Amino acid sequence: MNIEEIKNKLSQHGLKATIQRIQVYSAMLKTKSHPTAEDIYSMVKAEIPSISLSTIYNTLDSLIEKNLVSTVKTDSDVTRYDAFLDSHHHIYVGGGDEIIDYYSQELDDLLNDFFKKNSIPNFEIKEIKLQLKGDYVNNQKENN
Amino acid sequence: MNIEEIKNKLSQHGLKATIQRIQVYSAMLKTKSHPTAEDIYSMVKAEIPSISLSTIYNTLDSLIEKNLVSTVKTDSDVTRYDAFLDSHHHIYVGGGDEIIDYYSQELDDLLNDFFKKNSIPNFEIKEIKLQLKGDYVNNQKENN
DNA sequence: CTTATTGCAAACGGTTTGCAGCATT
DNA sequence: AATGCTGCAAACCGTTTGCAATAAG
Repeated sequence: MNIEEIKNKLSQHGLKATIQRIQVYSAMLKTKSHPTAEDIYSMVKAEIPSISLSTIYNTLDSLIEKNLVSTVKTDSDVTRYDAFLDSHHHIYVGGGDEIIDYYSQELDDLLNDFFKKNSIPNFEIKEIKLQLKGDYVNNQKENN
Repeated sequence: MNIEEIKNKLSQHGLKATIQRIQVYSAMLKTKSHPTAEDIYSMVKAEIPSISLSTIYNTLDSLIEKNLVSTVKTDSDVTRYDAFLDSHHHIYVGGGDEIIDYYSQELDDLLNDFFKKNSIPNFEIKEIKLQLKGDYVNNQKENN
């Protein structure tokens, strides 16, 4: 998504297209992983050196309110953010903070099916999300 | 679980059976919901008025380390604790902090089956947990 | 008697807030 | 020109820590 498209997206959602918001959202879209506010801060600082951390938080809050971004809670106490809002699940690697997205239409179908057959009384399900916890095996990705 | 059993359980896990730990663990077992540290604090304070919040935190940390308790992350910034460690899923009600346990052997089988057939390369799954988000319908539970 | 645990008060760290100045529409 | 946004610094609040006094094994 280029700058012009980001501008439009922000306007469409009733947000003024300030440089700060454009850069924050742009940074969110650039990172495949799940950045913290600080991560975004350092990324955006390269473009707007004078930006402050609280603007990052304010901006992320606005984006969340407009459903352009969501939060992911980790086991540590930092909030991580996610700009990819299509249905996906999360793989939590090790005890740490690494989170990987997991997409599977087959799994989604399976789950939707299950809860269609086993609906919960007086409860309307809005989102079904899986958390997988585990570890790499075979020395894969162990030397970061 | 009575006091004597709790004492034994603590000892078995290499923890000195102090009154504080006994009361904290007892309080954890009493609450079906997912209490915060503050919740446990007020519960235990009824038994041990002099107990301090930091002891609650320290004690919960010990219990977590010995796998007698686990944490549940919510969308707000408070940590909630859970002393029921058998495989269950969580239903997040509304935007708030209410969390309900969901047990289903059939669902667990379905998921284990799925990931047996669709294993993730170089990754060993240790826990599969579902998060359902949604809301009550039919005026059920709306006046708390 | 030894070692671990408690409780206090102070520190910590991520996040939020109030507000004056400024940029966007 | 009017409104909403930014950036600063200070506040906030859940959680952690250092340490002297105390209790458990």
